[in-house]
Amino acid sequence: MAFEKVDPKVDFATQEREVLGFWERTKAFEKLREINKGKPKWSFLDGPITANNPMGVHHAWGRTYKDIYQRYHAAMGREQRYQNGFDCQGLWIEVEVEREHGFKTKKDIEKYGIDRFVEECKDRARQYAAVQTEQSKRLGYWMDWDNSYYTMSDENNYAIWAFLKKCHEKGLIYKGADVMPWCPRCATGISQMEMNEGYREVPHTSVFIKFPLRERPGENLLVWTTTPWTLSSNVAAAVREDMTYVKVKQGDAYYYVGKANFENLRRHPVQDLDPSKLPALLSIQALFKNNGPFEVVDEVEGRSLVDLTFDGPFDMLDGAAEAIPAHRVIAWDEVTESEGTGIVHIAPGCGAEDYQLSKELGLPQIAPLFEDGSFRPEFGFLSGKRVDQVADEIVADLTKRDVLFAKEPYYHRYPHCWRCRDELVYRLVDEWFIHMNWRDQIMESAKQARWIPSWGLERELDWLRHMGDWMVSKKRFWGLALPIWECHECGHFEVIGGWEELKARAVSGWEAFKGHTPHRPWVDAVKIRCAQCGDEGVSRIKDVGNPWLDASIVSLSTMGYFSDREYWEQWFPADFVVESLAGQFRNWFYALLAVSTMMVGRSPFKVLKGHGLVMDDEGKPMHKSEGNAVDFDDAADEIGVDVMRWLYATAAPERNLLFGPKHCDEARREIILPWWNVYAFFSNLARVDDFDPREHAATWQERSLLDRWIVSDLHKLIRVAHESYSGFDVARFCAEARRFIEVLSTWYVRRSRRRFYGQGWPADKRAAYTTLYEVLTTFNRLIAPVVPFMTEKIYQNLVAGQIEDAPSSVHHLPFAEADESLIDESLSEGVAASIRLVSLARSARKESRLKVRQPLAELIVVPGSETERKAVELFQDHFLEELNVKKVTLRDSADDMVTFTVESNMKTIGPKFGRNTAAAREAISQLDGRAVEEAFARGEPVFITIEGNRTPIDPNDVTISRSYGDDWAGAADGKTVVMIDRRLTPELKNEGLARDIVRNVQNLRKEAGLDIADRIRLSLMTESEKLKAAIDKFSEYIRNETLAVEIVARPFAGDPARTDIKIEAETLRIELAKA
RNA sequence: GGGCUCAUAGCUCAGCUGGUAGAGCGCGUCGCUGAUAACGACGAGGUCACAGGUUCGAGUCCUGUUGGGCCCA
Repeated sequence: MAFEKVDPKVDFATQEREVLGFWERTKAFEKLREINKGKPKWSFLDGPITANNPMGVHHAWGRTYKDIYQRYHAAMGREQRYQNGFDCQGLWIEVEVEREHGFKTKKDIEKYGIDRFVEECKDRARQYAAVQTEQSKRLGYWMDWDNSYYTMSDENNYAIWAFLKKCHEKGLIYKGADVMPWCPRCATGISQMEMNEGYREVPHTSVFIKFPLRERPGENLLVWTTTPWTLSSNVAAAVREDMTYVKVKQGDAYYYVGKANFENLRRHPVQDLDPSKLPALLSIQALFKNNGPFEVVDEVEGRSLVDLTFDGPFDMLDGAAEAIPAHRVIAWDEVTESEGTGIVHIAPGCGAEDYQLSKELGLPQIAPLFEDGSFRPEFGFLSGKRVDQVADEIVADLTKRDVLFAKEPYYHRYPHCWRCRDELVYRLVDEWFIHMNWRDQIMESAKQARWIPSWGLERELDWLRHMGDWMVSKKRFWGLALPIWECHECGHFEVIGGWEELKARAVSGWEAFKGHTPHRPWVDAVKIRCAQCGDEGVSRIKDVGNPWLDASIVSLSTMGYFSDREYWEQWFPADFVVESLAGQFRNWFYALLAVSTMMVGRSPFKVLKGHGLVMDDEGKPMHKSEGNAVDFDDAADEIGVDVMRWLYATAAPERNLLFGPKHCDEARREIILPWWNVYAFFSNLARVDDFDPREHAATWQERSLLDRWIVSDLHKLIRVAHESYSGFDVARFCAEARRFIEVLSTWYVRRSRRRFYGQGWPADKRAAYTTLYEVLTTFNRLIAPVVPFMTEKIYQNLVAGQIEDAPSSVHHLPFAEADESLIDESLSEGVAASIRLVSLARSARKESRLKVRQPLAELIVVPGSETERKAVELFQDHFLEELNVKKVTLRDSADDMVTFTVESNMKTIGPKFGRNTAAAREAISQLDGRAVEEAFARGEPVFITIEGNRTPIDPNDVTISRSYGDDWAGAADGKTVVMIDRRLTPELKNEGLARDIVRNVQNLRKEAGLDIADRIRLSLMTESEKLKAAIDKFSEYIRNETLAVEIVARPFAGDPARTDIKIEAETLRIELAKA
């Protein structure tokens, strides 16, 4: 069958869609699985993608790696699971569903119905799982899409139950109280994991408050806070014992303030905002000044204030009653001189550190807020009001009661809910935890795996060493139903390990639950009997699970640990996982390791590879909210996914990657276009010539050196491909592949072009065709895992369309194996040398301003090595053609034409001369190069004298190089010299002119729209004697090159193609017409 | 405040175990010309963030500083 005509200007995105259709029609993926069925297994474990929104381009990075390595191992004949995962449960989905309904609070959801709400969450997860599936297919990601796992599945949820039960059996599950960041809108605690994402710099009303000391009437502590609402729950005030405090008199009152704090210039602690654009902060000293005259009357140590008692700012509120007897000054090392007044207000129910302190010192803990952030009824005028709306009222109240000393807007970094953007507060709550005193075991598991990059392990261990207990509860609706049943009568709790167990334990509610997924609200209907007190109404706690639990279990749940242990053993541990580095050390990597360690005592993966973040053009992180995130579909249509995949594959994995039009275009130009060009060149010629890969095959003996060379380089590349794919370093292969394309295009094809043009099938033409065909089809196979679309297209044309029994897809082929017998290092070096020499000679031409079109008489090469000498001998015609010279001469020396310079080889000079190296180098540079070289040639050493010591140097110590002038243009590189005869004879001159004329005629042919094979009548008209002579002398040459049946010097009748040109200031009119 | 990581040409990045700094893009000049909206050559452009140290010799090793990124507190 004929080769297709290939358009060099192809629309890659459209073509990719065609290929997708082809894969679909031919069930290409299913066939691949069939091919590898029963073969040795290679196990990849997918980290689930959050099924909550369409993919952005940043999702495509990891997915490209996943696909590339799976494709490689498929080509290596490994059976795989190809299971994609979707992360479905959690607050982020709830937030989107809430937004659709316009819900503001949890109460809205309860009113709407938890069941309906949860069903809609499920629907949303399914909906976006479907969207992401389609997008992933568009990316060319070959997965068993009908078999994706969903973390919301019953199987997955019950698997986590089993894990939690096992933890409980070891006594690791506990209910703890803690003060934690809390989002009043979402009415849920925010884990440390989620906190970092929500910091923003905002102003708060900060206040300076007087705490009157009971023992010292008229004297006050001056305290400062940025969260006035927490004053309602004040219990104590902290000072640092070793700090100095000043006692300031103003009017009749005295105030204690840290001395340094008193004097310090203060500024807003902001990073992103420009401090110069914010309202200036006054020093505390200046604040005093504003209030009138003042005087520092004393200095005291902090320890002298400890144990004094004081009146709290809101002692009149019922809710604060418990604190009244407790108000006293305590010592605390965390008090600083750099912030605040040096006296810190302590509210254990409203701050994490305060809470720790209260546990140590036995202070009361006052928790003033409900879940929704409103004040409890016992807080007087604050009751029922939202915490974020009371600052002004509190200030007014404090002012009225003369407790306020000063207030100011204060900008600082403050945590916000990472989803809804509301400000967080700190709130005392009950949560459920897994005790993590078994972290050493997890660390052992982590060490079993290979981490890429290698510092990943240290990073993970660091997290494991320092992490706190794992808070697994969340007071929300959509998520894993924590299988904890807690007895309200006696406080006993139990963890249920699965569906069967729950059924056995149920004393009521089973009918209502039966047939539903183990989610709220259905599972909450089930009551069990308390094993301790016998109460029959024991309910599940209302909390749902931390979403990282959901993804943590997948090395077990998705691979059949609970359902088919034999199958599981074949696939566990995974050979490979790959995810984004950012965040996963404490999220998925951690959770995966922890669960696997608990359940089976080892790491669930053998190799973990991490990659960086995708940034925008300017290096800024992509965020949907910033508007700089790039939609996957748009990018795929715009640039094509092969380009995107190449960009991702070549990037240094552990660094952040910049994504933008410029970088995409670069990726396109560096490989996609050159590769397509070479392919198009071949295919279009093969089509015209009716090339048949079998019929016109050339034997190895018939191949030219150039053919053998490119085949040798190809097999070297195959070697690299195996190393880098199997070592999970595809970027290294891509770099080599790119280099290969470059030499293939700029040397092999360029040098071989004419071999393809002749008529018939002489041996050399067959050799050229056969070789290029082999190279194209093999290389195509090597890069197919990276750019699966264009390689498929090429394969269909070059192989499947030509060879009867060929596999139907390029992705069904086994990976190429390097044939070591075809690798000829010396030949590879030889061609590399000739490329280098030609380049050197070009630079000589360039310096003399002798363009390549102008033929020259002679090229002299003084080879710098045996390789170069052989290269000149073997590839003489390349030198003649590439450089347009009449002959190439090898010489042993051009000494008679050159001057010498001597340079030191520091690698040997250094050890030899030690601290005198610099002097030696200077001395060596002064040597007479020619004399040195002659001495070495005779086998004699050369001496230099440093500080009176005469030291021999030998040939290894120096590099001798040359330079020159006059009739020759030369260039040198190390020992290598090339020289070009710059003298132009009239003959050469005429030939140069003739070539100029030919070139212009060819241009005109093209402009006139003539076919390559069209014959023409040609008219060349000029007044110039020079041009006339050249035309006359080279008329045959001109006729042959331009396919002219005749050359005349008069105008044609009619409407011929015509142009007027200038060659070396002489004018020429060209006319031509089809013969 | 602590850990990890990065800092090399205008831009994006290579530089393995220390031995006189490289590529691609961009820019400039020139060239090639039926692979042609492609391609090649040449050129300009760098105190390798800064400061110390080790060494005959540091982009490379060590310490510190500054500034990015990620994470922890």
